[in-house]
Amino acid sequence: MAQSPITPRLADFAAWYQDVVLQGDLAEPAEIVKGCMVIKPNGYAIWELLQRELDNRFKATGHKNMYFPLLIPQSFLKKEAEHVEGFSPELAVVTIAGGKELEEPYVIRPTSETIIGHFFAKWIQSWRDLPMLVNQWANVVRWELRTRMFLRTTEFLWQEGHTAHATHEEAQEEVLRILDMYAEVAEDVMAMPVIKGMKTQSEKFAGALRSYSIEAMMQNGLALQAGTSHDLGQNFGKAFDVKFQNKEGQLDYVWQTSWGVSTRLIGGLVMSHSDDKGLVIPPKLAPVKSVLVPIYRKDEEKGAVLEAAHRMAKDIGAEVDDREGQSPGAKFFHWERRGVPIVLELGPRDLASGGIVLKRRDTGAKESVPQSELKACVETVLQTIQQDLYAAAKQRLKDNTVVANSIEAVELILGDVTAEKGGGKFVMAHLKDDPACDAKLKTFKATVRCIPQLDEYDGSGKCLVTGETVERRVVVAKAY
RNA sequence: CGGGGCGUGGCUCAGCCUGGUAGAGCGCCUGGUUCGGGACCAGGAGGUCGAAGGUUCGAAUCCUUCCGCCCCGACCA
Repeated sequence: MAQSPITPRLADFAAWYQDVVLQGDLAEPAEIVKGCMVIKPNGYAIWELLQRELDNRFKATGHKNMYFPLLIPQSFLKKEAEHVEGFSPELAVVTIAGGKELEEPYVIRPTSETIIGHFFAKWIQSWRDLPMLVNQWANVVRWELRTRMFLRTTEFLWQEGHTAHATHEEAQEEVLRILDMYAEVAEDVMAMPVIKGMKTQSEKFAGALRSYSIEAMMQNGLALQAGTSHDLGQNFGKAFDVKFQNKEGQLDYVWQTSWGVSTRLIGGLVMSHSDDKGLVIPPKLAPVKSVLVPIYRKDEEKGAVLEAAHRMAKDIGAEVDDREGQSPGAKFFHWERRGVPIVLELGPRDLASGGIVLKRRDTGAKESVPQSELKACVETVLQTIQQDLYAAAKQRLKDNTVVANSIEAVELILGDVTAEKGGGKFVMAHLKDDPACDAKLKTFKATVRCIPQLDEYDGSGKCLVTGETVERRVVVAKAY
């Protein structure tokens, strides 16, 4: 009996995560390039499915895809004071090109607000040019000190939406529309429940007026910021001189938004559903939804089994694992680690009985179903898996959300939590949106994840740090 | 940047202390027997031991310098 190549979650959650990503064949560290990874077919296929889900929604709401240069003149970053301060430490800069020192270095984009601001200024003159709704699928580079596959890599893939509007109200609507869209994809497609809310002033995007995010809870109780949507106000409009003439004939700066989700979502997906046996992928994002493993002993059986296997697999769109020289057992483990939602087993026994064995990846439950009902069965089970994964994640979020009424209580709950040991919670506490509060939490490495849009608790109360009355409880947690 | 670990066939590692013909398991190739939860037998291919310099008759092993990667913290989607 071979030993599992996957560290159990309870032993070391961070090691488990790495093992699952590697064994699930999602990605591997590039090694030759610091902090970067190679996304492998099984991982990239998930990204493509996510892209499709998101892209369809962007287009349905009037956004158009564009592509902007990877390299940005260094001076652009400096035009917005907060922005340059926020991003400077993590910039990769190109100083030599074509064998010559550049007069002005280029930065490799960490995000594209600045270069897009430049072009918006060129393209926008009138209120008739607004709203301008742009999205870009791209790679970005942020020289992070600490990287983890998918969750934080030096280079990562994402989409960044950039829009310009005539009024602040319109921009705010856009910001929240996108936030809702992100939450819908997270919950309905990824089966990953999220909390929608606003970031505190200390946690907001560098250069934004306000930032909103969706926050998910991983199995170790740590929070993962799964998507952000920023109300940029007129900050970038002013920095890049993006002016338009309104209906009254007056000049005004545009109101901008930006928003993004990244390949980090795949990390969230892994840490939401997978188990000690490996990857578990919700059916809507599974590159392979079902695999049929044929079983036979003798050559006489082989022909009949393979014929039936291919016929049935074709009918339901399953892949047949007819690799020679691998025992069925080895194949079961193979697909289990890769998170395929349904594995079907078909052997002489089934041919005789007219049944076929269907195994669910999430629960491990095995049942024999009549071959004639296979198609309907697979459909139903896939839907059930999708729902059950969401329900389980939702329940876990609920079970691990607690209320605290003093800063000591918050520290007691979160103080010892680490990504490795787990035990994290979402702590609902009354805290003012004040840098002093963020700083206080930082002493034990916790952060305000967001100020929830929806108050599911007891309304207003006194801030645990300043004593001032605040409207509602905020989500405090340790985060990735 | 601080702490820790590691660079030896594709992968995981042993060998280094005490210098003397480069090893194991897994994987891979060939043939055969197997096949309802990680099969077995036989044969085979595959390595300038991270790099440079030094000590030595002789270096994977000792010395010096450098490079890289991973993990843990501070920074962050």
